[in-house]
Amino acid sequence: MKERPPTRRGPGRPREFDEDDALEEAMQTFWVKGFTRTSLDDLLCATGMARQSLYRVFGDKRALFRKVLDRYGAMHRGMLQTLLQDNPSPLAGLDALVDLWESSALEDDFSGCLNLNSLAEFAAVEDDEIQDVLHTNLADAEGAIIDALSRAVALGELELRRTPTEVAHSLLGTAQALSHLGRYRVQPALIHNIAAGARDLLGAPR
Amino acid sequence: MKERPPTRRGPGRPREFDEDDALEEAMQTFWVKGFTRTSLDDLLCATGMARQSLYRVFGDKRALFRKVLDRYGAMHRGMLQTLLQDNPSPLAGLDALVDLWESSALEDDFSGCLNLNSLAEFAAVEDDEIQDVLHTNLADAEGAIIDALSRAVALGELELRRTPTEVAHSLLGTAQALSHLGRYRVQPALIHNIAAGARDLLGAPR
DNA sequence: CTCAATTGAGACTATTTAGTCTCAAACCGT
DNA sequence: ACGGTTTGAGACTAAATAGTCTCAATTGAG
Repeated sequence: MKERPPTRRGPGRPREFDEDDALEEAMQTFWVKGFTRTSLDDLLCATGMARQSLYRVFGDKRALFRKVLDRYGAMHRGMLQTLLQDNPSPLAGLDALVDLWESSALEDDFSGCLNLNSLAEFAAVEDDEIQDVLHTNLADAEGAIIDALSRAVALGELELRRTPTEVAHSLLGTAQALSHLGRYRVQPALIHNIAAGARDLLGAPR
Repeated sequence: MKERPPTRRGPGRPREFDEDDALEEAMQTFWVKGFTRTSLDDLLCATGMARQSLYRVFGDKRALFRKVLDRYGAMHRGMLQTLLQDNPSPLAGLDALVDLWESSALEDDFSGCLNLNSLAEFAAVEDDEIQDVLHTNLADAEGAIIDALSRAVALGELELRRTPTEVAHSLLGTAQALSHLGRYRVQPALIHNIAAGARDLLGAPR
């Protein structure tokens, strides 16, 4: 065994990219085009990185995508945390969440939820690790919504005809529908009426 | 201009495939794997056709896919016609439709709705013709559901708190969610609870 | 039987694309 | 200034894949 200078930080040429910025740009690209339709050239162009640097820093395309999914998951969890967990009124948070879903889905450049997009893209692909990440992220969102519904009920903000889990599942279905239909650029009325259905679940006419 | 024997049916070697069977097999393949992930070799294998024959009969891959979408659309319209239009009780038809959505989404080998799958796959692709077909098929389904809801109301089978169009949109959202979530193999409870939400719209507790 | 017409089999081409390799450029501690 | 180290630029490779071309096989008409 040759003795190797253990983890010695050498000097070396300075990077011309920021790792975090690059990851953000990669995420945006995957978000808009999906995994398969994003080529390495797309990623190099978006991140401004050299080919070799991308492979050195992030590994191959799939590994980069995996990191992007983690980043998106963290971002999304943060959003739910702010809206639901940190909100003194969980019901107001849930309302705001539905509003966010609707308004996002109505935006002209809406690209859907990256996690749901990816579930669709990888549904027919054998890749347990990626699918685990995607399903875990989905379960996290489910948990956050169940929790918020439960607290809203406990606080007397909301009366439910079904259990929090059952209602949360309907809300998740709404999110799924809005994410995809918004991405398909369907008529805005369709988006709006689906969101209205979700508001009904939250005791809309009050 | 040379005079060409106009449309003369020559003798020629007989085909070793049935055009309709081949289209059906192509549809099944696209259905399971999606457009992009279905290779020409997949199609040749599934249809049993020779390469040249496929190009002669169906044109290129995209043209074949276009024909498959037409076939699927016709099949789906037929299903809705049988369930909703031809049903003396439009409400019973709508209930059966939701049941069908749920039970399909729970099947082990469920592949989703080809039309919705394709909308997802082509959302970020510039192809107005394909997208037109997909959106038209979606609008057909919307129309059939609105119509059934209206007739159910007119027959006094159903009382709605929103207009038929609004409720139909919520049902379409449910279909979208069940199609995709079923394809992702989520927990059956999620499928079930989303379907239950749809039944609520149809005046479930009766 | 012979010939024109059509199909089937498979070789072939061109393009895209993920991933590797080579080497010069840029840096820092000595 | 020198040498070790890391990065950047781009050539290169290998594989997949859509689409074309060639030619033999198979048929019915005359």
